[in-house]
Amino acid sequence: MAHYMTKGRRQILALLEENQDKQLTAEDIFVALGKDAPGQSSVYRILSSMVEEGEVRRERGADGDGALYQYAENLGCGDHFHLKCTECGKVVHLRCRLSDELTHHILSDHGFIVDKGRSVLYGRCAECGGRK
Amino acid sequence: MAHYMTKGRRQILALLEENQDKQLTAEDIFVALGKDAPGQSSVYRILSSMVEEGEVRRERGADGDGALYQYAENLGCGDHFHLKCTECGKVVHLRCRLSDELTHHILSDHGFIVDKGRSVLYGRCAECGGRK
DNA sequence: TGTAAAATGAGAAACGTTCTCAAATTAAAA
DNA sequence: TTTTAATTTGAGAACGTTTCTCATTTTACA
Repeated sequence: MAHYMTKGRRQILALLEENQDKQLTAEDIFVALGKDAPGQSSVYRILSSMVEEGEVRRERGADGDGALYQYAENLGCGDHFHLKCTECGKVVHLRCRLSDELTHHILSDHGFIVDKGRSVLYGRCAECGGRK
Repeated sequence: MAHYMTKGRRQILALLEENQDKQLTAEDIFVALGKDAPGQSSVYRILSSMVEEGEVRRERGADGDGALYQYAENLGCGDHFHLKCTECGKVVHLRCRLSDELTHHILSDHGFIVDKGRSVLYGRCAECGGRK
């Protein structure tokens, strides 16, 4: 029922763990693993299954670019928003009381339960002109 | 310097205005306009330029599906969040004090200026199981 | 009008991703 | 360990969306 722990899974998981602070595309991963990499179709398959299981977070690129993957397991990314700078791509994990208040308000007043882990707030970070 | 007001632009803008509450794909638009429609490449070109100018909002579909376009000009979509139900696709325009407070807090405490118009909060609406 | 700038259409091409299916790998039973 | 059945893999084909190319047409304005 559970999945097999294959060589490809181990390689991809290790790479993502080493790069917890970065967002990698499927191609980044394919290239980074070099000639030992699983085939492209396997990379996509493995990533998709990791996303389903919550080990990895997937974010669809702002433009038509490829999806971005990021290790998520121990980060508990499901319970907080992510801020993403549209200029430099930096991602900030937003854990704060006000965001909880907002989602509670949205639930009680709009009957809408927000999935914080899937919701990304786009904008500009301090370095890229956020603070004026 | 500005762009020309062509037949294609008028058709697409009219269609989007008539469907302010809906999100249409490029293909929806192409099909809806029937045999009078601009060519596919023109549809994409026109939509992209409308997005750049802020007349129209583009949202990348959750899965590998096509991008979604929605008229935005008079809705002032730049100054509020959007809630989107991952179940039924419904979009709610969230104009409330708490969301403003959150973005102010994010700016003052995290130096990050949020672009509400581009940020979508995903979850489930009341009808689809949001309110339990 | 005439003219220059901009937009169009048709098809080709690019892109990221999913599919197909025989062969290989895995986990667990015998 | 060997056997067995379920799962995963890889290579390449196929897919759907989007961008590109460029000769032709349309637009705006003097």
